[in-house]
Amino acid sequence: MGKDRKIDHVILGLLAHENLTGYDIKKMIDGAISFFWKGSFGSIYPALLSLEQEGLVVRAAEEGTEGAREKTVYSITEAGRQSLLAWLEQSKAANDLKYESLLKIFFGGIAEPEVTLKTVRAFEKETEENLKLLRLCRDNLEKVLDQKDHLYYYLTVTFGIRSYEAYLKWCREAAALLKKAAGEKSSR
Amino acid sequence: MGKDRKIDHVILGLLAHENLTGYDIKKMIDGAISFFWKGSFGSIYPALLSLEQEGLVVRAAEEGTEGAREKTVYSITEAGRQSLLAWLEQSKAANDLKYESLLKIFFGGIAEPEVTLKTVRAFEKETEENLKLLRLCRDNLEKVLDQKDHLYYYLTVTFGIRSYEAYLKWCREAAALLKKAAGEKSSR
DNA sequence: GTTTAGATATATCAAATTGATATATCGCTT
DNA sequence: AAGCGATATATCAATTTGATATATCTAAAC
Repeated sequence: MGKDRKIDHVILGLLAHENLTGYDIKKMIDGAISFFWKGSFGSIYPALLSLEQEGLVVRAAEEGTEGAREKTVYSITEAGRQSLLAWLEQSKAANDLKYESLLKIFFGGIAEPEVTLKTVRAFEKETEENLKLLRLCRDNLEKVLDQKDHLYYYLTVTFGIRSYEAYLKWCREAAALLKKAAGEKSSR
Repeated sequence: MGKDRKIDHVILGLLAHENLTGYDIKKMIDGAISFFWKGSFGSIYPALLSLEQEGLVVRAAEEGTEGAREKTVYSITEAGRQSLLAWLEQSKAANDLKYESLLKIFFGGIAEPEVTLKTVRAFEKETEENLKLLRLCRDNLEKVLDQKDHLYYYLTVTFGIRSYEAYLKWCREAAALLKKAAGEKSSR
C-alpha cells in the first residue's frame, strides 16, 4: 500500500527546474498546472518534510541569513531526480476526474429541464473564461517555443485548449436539446 | 466546513431512481458514470449510515426475508429528494481533474522526448478504448432517447465522446511535435 | 509617520476519500 | 465436493482538501 503520494511527483518535478519554498510550489501549481492538477498547503508541507527524510530533497543553502525573514528553500537531490525519472518512465498514469457539473446533468431528470440548462450555461461560462486564459498563455509560449522546457508546457496548454473547445461545442448541443425538452414539456 | 461529502449527491441521485444496496451503488457508479466520477466502498458505506441518521435515506422494506442472504436495500426519503433538488438547483459546480498523464508530459523536459512520446501513446491507447465503449453506449441510448431520463444520460455520454475525440486529435499533434524534438536531438 | 491591506511563509486539523484488506455467503461449474 | 467468481458489508491507514491560525514584509493610502 504505502507510497502513494502523487504530490511528491509534482514537488520533485518543480524542484528539478529550480529551488523553491513550499509557498512557491503552491504558487507554481496554481499558476501553471491548476487546469489539470491541484494541490493544497495541507499536502505540500507534510510531503516536503517526508521527502527530506527520504533524502529526495534537501534544504538549500541560504544566502544572506542576515535579518532575512524565515523561509525554507528546498532543492532536489540526485536520488530525487532518479525517483522522478523512474516515475516518468512508467508510461501508465491514473487520470481521475470529478466533474460535478456532469453529475448534475446526469441526475437532471429529477428536476425541470431549465434547471439542467442553467447548469450547462454556468459550465459554458466557466469554460469560456478558462479558455481565454489558456489562449493567452499559448500565445506567449509560441514566442519562446524553441527553448528547452517550453515545448512540454506548450503541449499541456494545447491539451487544455482542445478540451475546452470541445466542451463549448458540446455545451451548445446540450443547450439546444434541453431547450427542446423544455418546449415539449410546456406545450403538452 | 462540515457537510462536504460529494458522494452523498451520487447516492441520493441514484436512489431517486430506484432502491439500491451499497454494493449496487458501487456497481452503478462503475458502470454509468465512472468516466467522470468515481467512488469507493470506503466512502459509500459510511455515507449511507450518515444519510440514514440525517433522515435522507431509509432501509427499504424487505420482501421475503426467509432465508434470503443479508443485505441492506436503501430508499430515498422526501427529505432526501429535497436535498438532492437543492443541490441540483445551485448551478455552481466544482470540476476537479487529476491528469497524471498531463503531469508527466508537463515534466517531460527532464527525460528524453521518447519517454514523453511513450506517455502520449499510452494515453492515446487508453482514450481509444474508452471512446469505443462510450460510442457503443451512445448507440444503444439513441434507440431509447424518447424515454424520460435517457436524455440526461445521453448528454453525459456525448460529453465524454466529444472530449475523447479532442484528446485523440491532440495526441496526434503532440506525438508529431515530440518526434520532431527527438529527431532534432539525434541529428545534432 | 502610521495605519491598513495584501502578499509572503509555514503549520495544523477535521472531514472526506482512496485503495487495500478481511470476511462470509451464494450460485455455478467441474 | 471442491473451487471460483460474484454478491455484500465493513474497516483501516494513508492521502488530500479546505479551512483556519499565526506572523512578517511591502507598498499604498491617509
